[in-house]
Amino acid sequence: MTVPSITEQITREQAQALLARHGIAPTEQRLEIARLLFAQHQHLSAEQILAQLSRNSARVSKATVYNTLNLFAETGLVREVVIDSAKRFYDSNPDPHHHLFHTDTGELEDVAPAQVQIAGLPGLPDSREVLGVDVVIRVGPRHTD
Amino acid sequence: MTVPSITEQITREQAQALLARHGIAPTEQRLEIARLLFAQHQHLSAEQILAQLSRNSARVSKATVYNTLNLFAETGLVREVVIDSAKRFYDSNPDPHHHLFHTDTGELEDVAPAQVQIAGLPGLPDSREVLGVDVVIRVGPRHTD
DNA sequence: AATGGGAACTAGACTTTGTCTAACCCCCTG
DNA sequence: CAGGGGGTTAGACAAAGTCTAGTTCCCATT
Repeated sequence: MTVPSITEQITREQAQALLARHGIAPTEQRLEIARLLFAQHQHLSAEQILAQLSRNSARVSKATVYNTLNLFAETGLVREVVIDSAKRFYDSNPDPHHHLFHTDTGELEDVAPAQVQIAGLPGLPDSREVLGVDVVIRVGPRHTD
Repeated sequence: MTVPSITEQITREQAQALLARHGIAPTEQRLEIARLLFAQHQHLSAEQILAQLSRNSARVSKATVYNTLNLFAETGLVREVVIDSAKRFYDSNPDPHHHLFHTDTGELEDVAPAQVQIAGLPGLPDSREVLGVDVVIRVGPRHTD
């Protein structure tokens, strides 16, 4: 179920283009983190990224991983997903979509937005805007009440 | 905007009835926590509850607050709301509803479910069921791009 | 070539939220 | 009155994330 460690990589140039599109200066560490995250559409935690990078013997500190993920999230390069109040995940799927969370396994699945529709939003003052709508569908093993 | 400290209380008997309905043994501490939470529809964190209780000079330990909130959430007496991955909130509004989160102030508002509609859910194997659908609408001050 | 400044990185200390553990208390039952 | 179990407690602990002070690197200016 877990992804084999032979993840298809994106090139440095592709990573650089992604950062450039979001106005992010392309440093060594940011490129490494971007290449890892965007190797495929996935949901990774800071911890996982840190572990994977040191496994790849890339030199990156914890602080930089956190700083970089926050930077990526602020600029909209990745999406921060809050599911489990103990950990943040970063989603490299740029398309609008929702999430299906398996409470027993901790797995997180993307759900096409067409399957879930938000019919209307409450009125807001002009001074405020909707930053995002997060839909999380929690599923688990069926209860045999 | 913050609620005055003169919160209307519910009686011990009402609290006791709530616990009984969910099969929870009515101890002193659980009753106090329930009376606080159900004084009105609101979203409180463990920290806030602990602070308010000690302000009321009720004797409750941190461990008991956490244990009790987990117990309440497991039995469905309150709803755990995950918004801010740094803190859990417990929602005493028993009716199905969604949430509006103000990213700047940290305020959390209820949204009537009629305003948001879930059109369809992805197919699931018979062995699994949907435990809940959480919709969080994040709003903040309008960007002047 | 030397100087100065700014952005980014690092290690490690620190903070915060929540969990765990061991002892204790209280009530009920036999 | 002994034993047992559920509940509570204080405080130690764990995990995730933030902060700080110092360093490095690059680049522009002299």
